[in-house]
This record gives sequence, structure tokens and C-alpha cells, in this order.
Amino acid sequence: MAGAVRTRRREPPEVRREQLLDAAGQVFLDRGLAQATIADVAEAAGLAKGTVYLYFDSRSALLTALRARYTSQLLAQSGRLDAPPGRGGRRQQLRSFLGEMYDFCAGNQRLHHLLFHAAEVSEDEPLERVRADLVRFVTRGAEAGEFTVDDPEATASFLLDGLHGLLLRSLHANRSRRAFLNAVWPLCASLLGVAP
Amino acid sequence: MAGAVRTRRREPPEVRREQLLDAAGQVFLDRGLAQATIADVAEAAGLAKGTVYLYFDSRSALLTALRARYTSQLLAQSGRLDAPPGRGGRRQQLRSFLGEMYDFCAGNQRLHHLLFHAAEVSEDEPLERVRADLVRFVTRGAEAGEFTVDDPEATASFLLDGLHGLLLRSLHANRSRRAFLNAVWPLCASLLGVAP
Amino acid sequence: MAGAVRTRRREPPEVRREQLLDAAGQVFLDRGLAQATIADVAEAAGLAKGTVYLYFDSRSALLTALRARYTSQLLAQSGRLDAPPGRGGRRQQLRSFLGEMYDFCAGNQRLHHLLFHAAEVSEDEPLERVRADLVRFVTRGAEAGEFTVDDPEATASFLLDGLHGLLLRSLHANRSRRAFLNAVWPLCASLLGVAP
Amino acid sequence: MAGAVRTRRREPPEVRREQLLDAAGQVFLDRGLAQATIADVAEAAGLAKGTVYLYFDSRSALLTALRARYTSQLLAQSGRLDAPPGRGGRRQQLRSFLGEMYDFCAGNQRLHHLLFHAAEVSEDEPLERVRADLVRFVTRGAEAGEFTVDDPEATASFLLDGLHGLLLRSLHANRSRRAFLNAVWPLCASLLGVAP
DNA sequence: AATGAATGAGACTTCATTCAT
DNA sequence: GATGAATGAAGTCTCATTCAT
Repeated sequence: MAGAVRTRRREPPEVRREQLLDAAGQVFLDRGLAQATIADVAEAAGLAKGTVYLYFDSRSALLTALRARYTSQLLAQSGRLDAPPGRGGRRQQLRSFLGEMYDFCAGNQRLHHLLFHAAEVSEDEPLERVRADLVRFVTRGAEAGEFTVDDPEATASFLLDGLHGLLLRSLHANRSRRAFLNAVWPLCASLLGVAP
Repeated sequence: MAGAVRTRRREPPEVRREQLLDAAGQVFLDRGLAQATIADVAEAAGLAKGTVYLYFDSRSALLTALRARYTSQLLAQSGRLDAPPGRGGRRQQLRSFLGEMYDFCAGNQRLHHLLFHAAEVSEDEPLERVRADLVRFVTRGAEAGEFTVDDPEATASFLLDGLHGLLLRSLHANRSRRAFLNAVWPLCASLLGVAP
Repeated sequence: MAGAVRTRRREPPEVRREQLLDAAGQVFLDRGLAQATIADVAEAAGLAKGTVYLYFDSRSALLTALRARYTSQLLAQSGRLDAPPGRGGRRQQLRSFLGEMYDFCAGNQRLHHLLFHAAEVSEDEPLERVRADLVRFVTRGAEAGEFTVDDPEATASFLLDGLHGLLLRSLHANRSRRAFLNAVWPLCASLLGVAP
Repeated sequence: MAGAVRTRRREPPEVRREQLLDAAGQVFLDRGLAQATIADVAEAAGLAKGTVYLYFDSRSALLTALRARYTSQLLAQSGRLDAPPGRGGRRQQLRSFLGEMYDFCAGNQRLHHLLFHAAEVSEDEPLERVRADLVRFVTRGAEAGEFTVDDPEATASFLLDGLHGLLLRSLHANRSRRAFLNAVWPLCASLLGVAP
């Protein structure tokens, strides 16, 4: 008689897991890290509390998994600094990177903050990996004579934090992508010793 | 003769308050924001739990008070960018500021992070005020012809985030004050268009 | 074979709820309203503290629920004044009511006092409803020429408080149901102008 | 040098005590028995918390003292039932008593309820003493042939509770003293078998 | 696989009471 | 006599986690 009442119990595990991570991201963002409870996550996912524990050992494991998923998504998008420079050289490659960075942050800034700052994690792992990519990029550019810098590591780090800060402020102020790029580009150019 | 052991009950309120803030800062740093309990704070201060509530209405009021104290201390130290430039001009003034910033952060970086990032506060109020000081400083320097910049506000913001990031990394890596200054100064100079 | 010891975890919610109300009534009566704690209630119900909060939002909600249950039980029993008078007329109907009132109070007097007087509730809701029933009853009896009264409302109220007081005193003194009826009936008869 | 700043420290003990009882009555009435704290009482009296304990051993002793004072005031006013009947006989004496009772309750009903019902006291001592007076009064009246009653004790109790209830309802409904007397008198008369 | 009733440790907070000043 | 800072036991409520169904 009954049967179709509650849709789709028994999803393939991988799907359930993703649903739970989605729900968790949403809930943590909505209520704040400390206020969000497992019950909230379960409810947002349309599941029972106990079910969350079938997929994640603990609240903290859930957060860790969320972080891991976020990190791999970020790297998938911004890893292109490692690719060989195209026709426009590294100058052009950096300009593209600035745009991609804007796009990614625009969609995820709050989640990033939540997962890597608001939580009490010592390291901001994904940003560190982007940083490493950028250091390598600047170093190679300097070796190739495309950039003029004293200390590639310091320069790359400084550049990343500077532009990341500016990016956050741009988003917060609802400034456009174009306005952001117009503002940072001369600064990057100046640090790397290239024509703006 | 007896009685030297458990000295100092009954302190003047202002003293107790400061002691409690000191203890709170320590405890929050040691255990982490979410793990630290009022009982921990009381114990660290050598007082009873109830006493904490004589001075602060709630756990959250305690945090707010800690933030307020930190902010006013920071501003007391870094407000000098507003002072008129001395003999060495703004170039020299900025170099001094970099050193002062290093010193302050060296003593307080973790507390700063705890109070303004790890907590779920929307704004990093004290840093915003430093930022405003720096924007004004760069603007005036540009007007006075000492700096060459397109967009003083973006430049100042970028500069502050860049150097703040570098500073944190220097401290984390136990690099010396001198090494930090040697690394940032050329970058600042480049952004502001002055000789390194 | 093993396992008969700690039977009955996991009851249907409605059953648990009733068990908790029963336990609460008992505990409040035993320790007094202000002294009884949620822990006491939980223990009396053989459950954990947290479980109480699955069924009642707060201590005060638990009291409210207890009051509501009591009220509906009382009304279920004493609403018969509204029924049409039987063969013996209203005179006989009133005599029956006196007996029912005795029976109900005998079982619940202390709980009633606890819930509606010892607590700081403004109104004694259930008694008010009984009062309204009695006022209606006396009014109709007067209209039907069965009772002789000046002011039906005042008479009914006076009568209810008088007999309620006497009832409490009878119970307190362990006097019998019969003795109580023998004592009040002439008084009621006198107030309503009917033969004793 | 200083001196007149805070008026009148050091009052004669008896005065202080009364001030504290006044303050306590007020505060208990305003906030409710369970919500009112010693700090509230002290503040209302314009004294420090510790001072309360110079006059009363504990919170509960304070309540007891308040009850005692109330009781003696009530008896001072309503003890006249014991006096020998004047020219108008007991009939007239009872009418006066009804008025006095109205007046006393009008001023103290909420305090009475608070001290003898809302608190978890087993007995309503002052009312018991009034009741005893009334029983004696009715008994003597019956012996003197002024009243016609079967059971003086039951009648007196019934009468007291009936009129007390009516009184409370009259006060609650803001009905006048006269209206109250007009309503109860015929009822009393009927119970005692005297002409209204 | 999914549920959700049950648990219980532990957090925050209150307040009667004490006592050094 | 008066103060009010300090105490600490005790209460209410929350929530991550478990487990019988």
C-alpha cells in the first residue's frame, strides 16, 4: 500500500556522502561553525542523525572531509600556473590566473574562511599549495628573464597575500571583476618588474 | 608569620579585571577558543568560577572585552603613521613602521588570529584601522610627491596584506627581524615607486 | 534468556511522555516544587537527564504540561453538572457532585495545590471551569424553581469555596467521605433554600 | 572631611530590620518568590548584601520573619470576634467583621497569597487563627440562641472559606466594599439561620 | 542501509552565603 | 555596624555519539 512516500531511501554510498557534504557546507555557512549541530546537518540532508555517522566517524571527521573536498576542487582549478606558458608568456599567464582566482573566490570565499580560518586549523593547506605554485612560477619567470625580482619566494608570497586581500575586499564591496583586475595588475607588474 | 601562602584575596576591581583578561588570553591561546571553558579561565586566574561572572556578564562578553583591550593596545602602538614625517621623510617613516609592526605582531600574532579570525567575527576591526592609517599615509605621500602610485587605496591595502602575510610567515619560520625587513622593504619600495 | 534485567529501553513517544509526567508529578510532590530538579525527575523515571528534554523543552514546559494533563482529567470527571438533571432533580444531582468532588480531591489534592497554588500561576484555571459549571447549574436550578437564591453567581462561588475548604480539611483530618457529606449537605441546602 | 554623602548609615537595629522586611515584601511581590534574590532585597533597601545577613540568618529566616510580622498584623485587626458582643449582638458584630476583613485583604491579598500559598508552607497559620476565632464565635452565638446551626465548626469553616473566596474575587473584579457586603451578607445569614 | 530514542558528560550561569576590610 | 568581593555548590540545558529496531 504505502511505498513511494519518502523518496529515495537507499542511495549509492558515494552519492549520500556528497549529499551530506553539501548539506554540511550549507549548514556550517548558515549557522556558523560552532552553532551548527550534527542534527542540523542531518536535517538539511533530509536524513536522520544516526545516518551521518554511517558516513563520517565524528563531527570532526566531517569537517576534515569537507576541507579535503574543498582543497581538491581549488587545486583542480588553479593549478594551471604549473602549465607551460602559452603564446603570451608568463605575463599573460599571470593575468589569466588573476581572473581565475577571482572567479573561484567569488564562489567560495566564505566557505574558505570557515574551513581554514574560523576553524582552529593551524595551516591553510590549500592556500599553501597555491602559494607553492606561485613561488615556482615566479622563480621560473625570473630565471627565464621575464620577471625582475630579488627574492622570488618573498615576492610571490607578498604578491599572493596582497592580491588575496584585495580580492576579498573587492568581493565584499561588490566591485566588478574588471575593476579588481585593473587595480591589482599594475601592482603585480610593479612587483615583478614588468610593464603594466 | 602565617598567611603568606594564599595571599591576595580581594583586589581592587580594575586589577582583578585585568588579571582575568590576562588569564583568559592565556587560556584561549592554550586550549583553543572552543575548548576553553570559563572554569579554565577561573582556574588560571586562581579564582572561583563565579568570580569571572562578577566582571563579565557572559563568556561572550569576556571575549568582547579581550578584543577591545587588544585593539586599543594595537592602536596605541601603530598610530604613528598619522604623525608628521620626520627628517627622513615618509620613506623613513614607513621603514620604522615596518619594524614596529614586526615587534607588535611578534608578541601577539596568535592572539590576534584567535580573536579576529578563529572567532566568527565578521570584521577584523583593529586591522581595518591600521589599514585606514596606511591608506591616509600613502595618499599624503603621493600628494607630496614622495610616492608614485596610481591608486593609493588599493596600493596601501595590497601592501598591508602582503607585508602582514610575509610577517606571519617570517615569525612562523623563526626568521629574524632583520631578515624580514630586508625581504619586505624592496617590495614596498617597488610598490610605492621609491628607491629601495 | 539474558537481558530481562534492564528491559524497556525505547518506548513509543507517547508512552514515554506519560511516564515522564507521572514521574514529574511524584517528584514535585515529594521534594516540593522549588527543590525538585530535572535530574530528580529523570531518575524517578529511570531515564537520563537529556531524555527529559526530548519531550519537554524546559523545566517550565514540563510543569505546564503537567498542569494541562491535570486540568483535562479534572474536567473529564466533574463536568456532569452540565448534564440534564435526572429523576431526583438538581437536588440529587448536587449530592452526587459533592461525592464526586470528594473522590477527585481525595486523589489529587496535594497535586492540585502544587500545580495551581504553590506555583506562581495567576489563575487556577481548572477550578475556574468547575466554578463556571456550578454557576450555570445554580442559575438554571433557580430558574426552574428548584433553588431559592438571590444572586446565583455569588451563591455558587461561595458554595464552591466553602465546600472545597471543608473538603480539604476533611481530607487533612482523615474524616470519612460520609462524614464530609453529612457536614456539607445541610450547609449547601441552606444556601440554596432546599430541604436538607 | 567626607561624611554626609550617603544618608543615614547606622540606623537603630529595629528600624533597619523593619526597613529590610518592607523591602523584602516589596521585592517578593514584584519579582515573585522564586525569582527574588537577596541582592534584590538589599538593593531595594539601599543596603549591601552582607547587611541583610546581619539581621536575618538566611533567606528562609527572612521569609519566616515576614510571615510572622504579617500574622501579627492580621490578628491585631481581626481579633475582635473574641470581644463580647456589643449592643447589636453577634449579628451586628459579624457584619463589622466582614467589613474589617474586606479592608485588610484589600491591602494585603497578594502578600498573603505569596507568603502562605505560593511558598510551600504546609499551613496557612494566620488564617487558621482567624478560623479558630470564628468557630468560637459561631459556637457561642449558637449557645446564646442567636444563631441556628447544626455543626458550628463546619459552618464556621465553610463560611470563612466561602467569604474569603468571594472577597478575593470581588477585589480581583474591582467590585466595591458595599457590593461585596451586599452579596455575602445574605449568604452568611442563611448559613447561620438569622434574618438577612 | 537507515532510523531516532536514549545517553551522559559537561558547558554556562546563578545566587545564598561568608568574611576581610 | 556595614560593605561587597569572593566563593562554589547546584541547576538548567545542549549535543556528539550510540545502538536496538
